[in-house]
Amino acid sequence: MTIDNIVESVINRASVFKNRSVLDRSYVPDQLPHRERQLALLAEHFKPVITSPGSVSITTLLVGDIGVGKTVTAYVFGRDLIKVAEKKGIKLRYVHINCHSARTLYGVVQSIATTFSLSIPFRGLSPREMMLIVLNHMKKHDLHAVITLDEFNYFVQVAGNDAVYFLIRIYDEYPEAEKRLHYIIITRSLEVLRTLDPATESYITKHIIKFEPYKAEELFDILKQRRDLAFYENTVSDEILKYIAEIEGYDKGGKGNARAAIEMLLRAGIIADYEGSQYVKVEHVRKAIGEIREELLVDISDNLQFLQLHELLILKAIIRRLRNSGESYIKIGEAEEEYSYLCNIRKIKPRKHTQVYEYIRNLKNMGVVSTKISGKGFRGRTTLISIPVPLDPLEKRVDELIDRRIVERDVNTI
DNA sequence: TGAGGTAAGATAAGTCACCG
DNA sequence: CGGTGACTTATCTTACCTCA
Repeated sequence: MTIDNIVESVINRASVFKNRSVLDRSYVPDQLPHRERQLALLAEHFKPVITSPGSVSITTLLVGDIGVGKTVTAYVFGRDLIKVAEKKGIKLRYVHINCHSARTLYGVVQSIATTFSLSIPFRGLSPREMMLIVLNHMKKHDLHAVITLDEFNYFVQVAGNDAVYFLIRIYDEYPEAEKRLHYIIITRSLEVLRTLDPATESYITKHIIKFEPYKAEELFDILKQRRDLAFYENTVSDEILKYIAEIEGYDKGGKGNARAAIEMLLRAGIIADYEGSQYVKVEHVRKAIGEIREELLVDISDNLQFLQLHELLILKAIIRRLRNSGESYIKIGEAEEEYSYLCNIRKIKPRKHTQVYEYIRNLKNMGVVSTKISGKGFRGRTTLISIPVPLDPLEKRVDELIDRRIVERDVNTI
């Protein structure tokens, strides 16, 4: 077989997928099986936004573990609420902010401003001034907005109490103003909120909507919905879906993580295609599970996309040192060394000690690496860094992202 | 005493309002 | 219109602190 033939035959090979994007993380389905109650509760809380716009500012908290539908519920709610608002002639916007990428007050306010297409300079304005510009814009054009702060715990950790207060209780300062901003706050646990001052905490936790892990039966329904859209008919049987649902189902000892279940289905499909199979077999699912290995890996690669160039370079440095040493831990100093080496061969100016330390702390907070303080048997005191997942696939992903960041940066500087 | 943690101040780069 | 001061974020520098 010649090279051309290989390419052509792979491309022309039949696929089990009709529309793979349905299985993407970012896909927002029309219907949300088993989240009807949460959606209804949201609608109940946000009712005044439609019935008496401007009268009151709504803040609702969504709490639940990873992969239980918080984000997608917020998206669906935003989408549907806009439709309702349109019918009533209310101009409503939905803004979804992931606090991984916008973790300072400045970043969040800037994201809000951007969605209103306000051309606001990157530097030179305080969050306060920027917010004022946004509020004036909204008033001028009679706009209302629901702002979702996803992964809110990061915002709390990084931006701190005052920033949260400013954002969420902005109308405390202008009690006479029309209430045009509303918030949906998403977090995995309530724990971080305790670091806020009690008044702010209780304000945020007044309306809580809980998301329980999915049971096997519920996962089955979700998978069925996705399968019908993503795969050609008769390529994935109900048995396959049931198999996945029972592995992941909360009542069957799984985590109840729908995202992981969908990922399993996606990978099984990819493997089926790769093997040239007409349909997805249980065997493919098993292989997919082997690939995914740990839920951790899903969790981590989920986080990677939010890292900045230098954070990625440090992560790569840690991976390399860990592999070369064969140990389960490396010292922070080694990571720093390797990092500046990696920077130098790329002709990038390495960040200095304090910054490296901050970055590593952030990697730890995001759960990408784990650290512990050295105990006895070490000279001095140092932080020991380890990575709890297979290194090779992780490094591959990190490399991709580093390349992408470098290209992005070069584009921006032209 | 060594290795790193951390706080504070300095600097760079960017923008706005304001003033003549 | 150009200059200036005030204020922002991000980063660096420095100097001191802490613990095994």
